[in-house]
Amino acid sequence: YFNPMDSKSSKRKSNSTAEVLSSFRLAQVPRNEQFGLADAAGATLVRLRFSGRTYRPDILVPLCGLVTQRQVEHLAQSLIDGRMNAVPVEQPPSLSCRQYPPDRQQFLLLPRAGAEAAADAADTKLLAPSMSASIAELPANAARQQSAASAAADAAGPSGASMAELAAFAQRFRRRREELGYSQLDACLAMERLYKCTISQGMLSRFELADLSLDNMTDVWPLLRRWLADLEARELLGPEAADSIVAAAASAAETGAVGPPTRLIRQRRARRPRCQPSGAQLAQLERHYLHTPHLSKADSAALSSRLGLPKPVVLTWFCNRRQRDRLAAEVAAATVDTFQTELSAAMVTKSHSN
DNA sequence: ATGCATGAGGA
DNA sequence: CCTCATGCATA
Repeated sequence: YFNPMDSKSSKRKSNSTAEVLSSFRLAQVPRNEQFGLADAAGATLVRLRFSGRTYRPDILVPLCGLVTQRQVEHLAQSLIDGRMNAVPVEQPPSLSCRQYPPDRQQFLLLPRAGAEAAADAADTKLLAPSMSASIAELPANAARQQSAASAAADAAGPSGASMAELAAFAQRFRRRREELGYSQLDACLAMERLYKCTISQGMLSRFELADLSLDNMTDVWPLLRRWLADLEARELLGPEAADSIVAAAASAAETGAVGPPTRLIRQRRARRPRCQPSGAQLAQLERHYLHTPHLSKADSAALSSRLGLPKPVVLTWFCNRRQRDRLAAEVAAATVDTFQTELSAAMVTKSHSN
C-alpha cells in the first residue's frame, strides 16, 4: 500500500521530510484492514490500521495513533532505502468497524478523590526544584464541582489566572514547542511518558488557540506549564541534568506521586456514524437556532423531518451550537475585560503624566 | 484545526 | 434533556 518512489528514486537522496512523505501514496484501503511494516527478516515492526479512506501520510499518524510523526518519517526513509518492506498483516475482518478496537481504547482523565489529590500535592516536593510547578493541582475537572476537591484546590494555592494570561501562556507554549521541534502529538506523547498524564492532540490544539472555556484552560494549564518548565530546564542545565530530572519525574510517575494517572475506560458504546449536514441543512439549522436556541420537542421533530436529519443529529447540533456560543461569549467577555483594564491603565498613566 | 459525538453530573 | 469537558475522525 505504500508505493515507494518511482524510477528515479535512487538518485534522490532527499532529506526533506515533506519530500519523503510526498513520495508515498496511500491507496484506498478497506475499512479496518491492518497492515504492518516489516524488516527483511519478516518481523513486523509496526502495525497500522486504516478505516476505509485515503489518507495522506501525515494524517495517518494521528489516525493510527501507534507511531509518532518521526517514526513514520524514519520508516518512510527505511522503505526508500530498501531496508524494509510494507507487508500485509493477517487480520480477521470480523471486527465491527463501529467498535473500538482494543488498541484504540482511549485513555481519559477521570476525576480522582480529593484525598488522593491532596496526597499528591504533598509529594511534589520530592521533585527537583524546577518542577515545583505542580501538576498535582491538575484536572479532576469533574471533581472540581465537588466541594471537597475545590476546597483542596483553593488550599493548594492561588493559581488563578485570567483568560488573557492563559492565552498569553498558550502562545508562548506554542512558540517554544515549535522551536524545540515538537509536534502537538509529540508533545502529548512526551507528557504521557513523563507524567503518565496527558491530553489529546485536539485538546492541545484548542488550548494553544485559547479555544476553551476559562475553567477548561485552567484545568489543562498546570500540565503544560510543567512540561514547558521541564523543557526549559533541559535547555538551561544541559541534557545530563535534565535527564536526571526526567528520570525523577518518571520514577515519581511510576509510584503515582506526580499526578493523576490516565485511566482506561474500557469499552465505549459503538459510535453513531458521523453525520455531516449539507450546506442547506446547516443554513436551516442556523436560522432556526438564531430564532430559538432551545428546541422544544415538537420543534425538534418538525425540524428533523423537514431537513431529513435524524433527531439525535439535530439535538446534538443544537447542543454543540449553544456550546460554541457560550464559549465565544466567554472569550468576548475576556477580551472586553482586557480592553477595559488596558484602557483604565492608560487613563491612569495619562492622568499621572498630566 | 475543527465539527459531530459521547458521557458524567446536575436540574 | 441540559451543560461541560473532551474524544474521534474528518477537513
